[in-house]
Amino acid sequence: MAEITPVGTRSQVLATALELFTTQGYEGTSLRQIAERLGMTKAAVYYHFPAKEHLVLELTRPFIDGMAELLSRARDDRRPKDPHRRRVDLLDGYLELLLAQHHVVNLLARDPGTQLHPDIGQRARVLFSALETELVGTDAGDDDRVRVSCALAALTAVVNMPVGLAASSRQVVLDAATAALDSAPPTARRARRT
Amino acid sequence: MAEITPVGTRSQVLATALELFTTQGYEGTSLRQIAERLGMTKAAVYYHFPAKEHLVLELTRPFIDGMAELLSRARDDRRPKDPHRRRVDLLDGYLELLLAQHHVVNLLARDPGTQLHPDIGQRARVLFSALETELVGTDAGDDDRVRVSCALAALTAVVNMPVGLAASSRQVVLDAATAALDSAPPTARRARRT
DNA sequence: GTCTATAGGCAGATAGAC
DNA sequence: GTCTATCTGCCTATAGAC
Repeated sequence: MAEITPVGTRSQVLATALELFTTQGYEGTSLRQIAERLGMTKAAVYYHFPAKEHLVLELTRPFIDGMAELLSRARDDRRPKDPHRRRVDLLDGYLELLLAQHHVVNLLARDPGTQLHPDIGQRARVLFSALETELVGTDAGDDDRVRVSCALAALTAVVNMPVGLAASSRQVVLDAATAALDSAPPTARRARRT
Repeated sequence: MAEITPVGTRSQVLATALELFTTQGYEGTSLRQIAERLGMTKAAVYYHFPAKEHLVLELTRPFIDGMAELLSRARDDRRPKDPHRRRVDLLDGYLELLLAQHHVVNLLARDPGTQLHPDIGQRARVLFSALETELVGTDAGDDDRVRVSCALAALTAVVNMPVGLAASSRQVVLDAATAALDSAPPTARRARRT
């Protein structure tokens, strides 16, 4: 909690694992690669972590926890406020999480080995679905659900940008996602049924 | 070219490989798995394909070719038309490709093993960048580039939807992406510089 | 806390019979 | 076109010395 830049071997292993997992995938990265990059042997890595799986578990926990916290905050915050404002705040909270954990998000989004894990990918999908449900109103149809998916996907664009650009473009991204969310022309609500 | 529903062993291998690669990843899928699901042995698969790599090369070619064709069509079509209309047409063409090749897109988007391959992931990234360049105007700034990224990301949401919903929501998705693209309030163009 | 050595397994790929 | 049998190599993980 206190350490800002951890320098222990354990932390170095985690940092190296994140980098290699993100570029090569979990299955595509061997413990030998991780160890060699640090000038160690596989056995030394096993001293710090009981199995390869624990590396990815520990790496993805901050994002999973952040999602859970975002959702519980949204549910607790039941003050009657403008529903539109409520949705934008939710999008913004998710965007903040994406920016803070963009390396982990890349890992989760890209790696099939991670996506299949019950405690990681499966859990993340449940939380993501809950976020979608929280964003679509109670009286929403299929079209509104699709727009929510598009808005969330638009936010996710930040994880593919250079970090500097992503951070400085936060408001632009939020505006783009909000526009996608509100892309139903009010006049079309009646016309759509024809 | 003529066969609509190919039934040869070769095609069955490709179909099975696509399914397993998409869910488990390229590295996470063994030739034994592919062969066993078809009631064959690894050696039989090797009669049809010289190496595992050729499976993923053949599977991703339609999407890569589709991207290249979309781009050359956009470049050839130099008729002076409304620039906004031109961009929406490009988005729509890309959306059509995403819908037609959504299995392959899932594979390309999710699998690190595929992304690292020079003839697949690397090629796809080059084509995707070209598409972005084609979408941002010549006098565009960073904000406009970010909005293009968000719009394309919004379109990509279709590959995560049930196929039926994705197909029937094409116009909704296109509208959402277009809204993201146009999310710069005209009044803000002057205010942004302050 | 890091090492060497090794166990045990499964991967991709090949040879050759049928 | 599919099989059995096999080669070679890398993987995760463990045992035990230092």
